[in-house]
Amino acid sequence: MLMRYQRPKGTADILPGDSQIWQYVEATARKLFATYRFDEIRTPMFENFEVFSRTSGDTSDIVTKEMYDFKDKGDRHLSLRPEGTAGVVRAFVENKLYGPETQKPYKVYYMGPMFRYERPQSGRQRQFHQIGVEAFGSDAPELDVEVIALGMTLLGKLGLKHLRLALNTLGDKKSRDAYRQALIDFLEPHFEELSDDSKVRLHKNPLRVLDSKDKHDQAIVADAPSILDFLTPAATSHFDRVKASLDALGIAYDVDATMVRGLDYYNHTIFEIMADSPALGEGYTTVLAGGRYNGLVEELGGPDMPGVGFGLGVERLVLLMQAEKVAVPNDNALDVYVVGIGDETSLETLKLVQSIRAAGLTADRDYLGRKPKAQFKTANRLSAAYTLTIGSQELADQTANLKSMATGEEISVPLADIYQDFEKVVTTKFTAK
RNA sequence: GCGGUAUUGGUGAAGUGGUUAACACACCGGAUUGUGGUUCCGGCACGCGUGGGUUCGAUUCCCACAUACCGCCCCA
Repeated sequence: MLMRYQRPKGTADILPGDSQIWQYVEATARKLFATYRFDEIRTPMFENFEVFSRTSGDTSDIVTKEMYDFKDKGDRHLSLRPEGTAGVVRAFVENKLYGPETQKPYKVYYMGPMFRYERPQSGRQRQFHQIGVEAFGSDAPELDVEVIALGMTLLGKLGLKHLRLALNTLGDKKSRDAYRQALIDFLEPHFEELSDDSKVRLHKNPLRVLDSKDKHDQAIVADAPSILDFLTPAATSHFDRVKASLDALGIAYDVDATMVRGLDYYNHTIFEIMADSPALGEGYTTVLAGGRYNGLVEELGGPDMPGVGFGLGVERLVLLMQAEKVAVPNDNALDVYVVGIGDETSLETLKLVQSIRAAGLTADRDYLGRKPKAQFKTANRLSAAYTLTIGSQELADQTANLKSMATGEEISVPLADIYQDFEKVVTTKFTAK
C-alpha cells in the first residue's frame, strides 16, 4: 500500500451533500446583502504581514501566536489572512475608495477562507470561513444598527433560533483610555489573587480580564468599574442612539458591559450574536461578531474615515443549522434516468441524455454496463421522476418507453418527439397527471 | 502553547496475546430470458491510525508520532 495522505491539521473537505448547505448559506447571504445594497469585494487571501499586525494590535494573540506568516522567495513578509476586515480596509485605502466619487457609506461584503494557527475543535479550524460586511464613511449610529439588523436577519433567514444579541460600547479613545486606567487601578490591589492568565492580561490587555472564565476572577471582576461610567458625552450619545434605534426596530438586546474584543481596532459599538445550541458546547456561543472601527482606515494610510462591520463563522453557522435541522432546498433533483439495455443502445442513450439536458432538465444514465433491473433501482434511489428505456427493439422502431416512476404508467414514444420537444411529451402523453 | 479522551471495513460497531476479525447498515451480484421501494441467497477488512519496541507470536502490552474530539488560552 502506498503512502496515504491526510489533510493538514485543522482543515476540512467539504463534500457533496455538505457543500449544498454551504451554497445555500452563501446564496442566501448574497441575496440578503443585495437588498441592503452591499456589493461583493474580493481581496487576496494573503497580505503583507504589517496589514494585520498594525490593525489587529501587535500584542493581540492573533498576531503573536495564531498568524500563518511566512517569507516568500522575494523575502517579503506575508501572512495568510486571519480575518477579513484588515484586507478590505487595505483595499479600500489602496483603491482610494474614500474619494468623493464613491457613495458613502461605501458598503461591501466578502466571503472566503481565513487562517489561524490554533488548536482545532468542533467549529474551529485552522482554515475556516467567514462571511462579513463592512460599511465605510458614516458615523451614524443608525448605520451600526443597520449592520446589526443585517446580521440578525441573515441568521434568522438561515433558520437559527434562540439567538441573543449582546451589545456593548468601547467608547472613543478617550473613554477607553480612561477606563483602561481605572480598571488597572482597580485590579492591581487584587493582583496576587488573580489567575495566572489574568495576571498576564492585566497589563497586556486589562479588558480581557473582564471575561475570564476563572470563577475567582469573575468574583473579583464583579465589583470592577464599568466602561459605561467612563464614556465621554459623545460616546454616550452614540451608544444611546444605537440602543434607541434597536428599540425602534424591535430588536432585543442585552447590554454586556464586560464584553470585549480580541482585535484592537474596535471602538464604540461592539456586538455579538450568540446561539444557544449543544452543537457548539454548553451555553451560548458566538456565531457573528462585529462593531465599529473608526480609526482603522487612517491606521492603514487613508483619511480619517469611520467604518463598521461584522464577520460570521461559516463552520459554526453550518453546525448550528445542522443541529437545528434546517431544511436546505435540494435543487439537483433528477428529472429523467435513461435506461439502456444492451451495448448497442449506448450511443442512443447518450444522445437522449444530452438532448434532455439541452432542454433544461436534469438527466443521467448508466455507465457501468449494468442490467435493467439495477438501472431501475438506481433511478429509484436517485428519485428520478421519469425513466426512459431503450433496448434493441425500441432502437429498431425508433421509439423509447417513457415511464412515470410515481404512477408506474409507461408509454411508448417516438424518439423524434423526444428530440423535438421532450417537455411536451411529458406533459401531454400520460393519461394521469 | 498546556491538560484529557479516542483511533478496527464505505458507515455504526463487537472482539481476542496465537488456526477463517462477530453483527448491522450501505454497496454490488443472483432468485429462468428487458423494469424500481418488500423477501430470500451470495459477495464485500490479506487488515485493526503510522512507526518502533516487548514476545516464540500483537489488532490486542509498552513508547513515540499523527489526527479527531473535549477543556484551557483565544476567537468567528
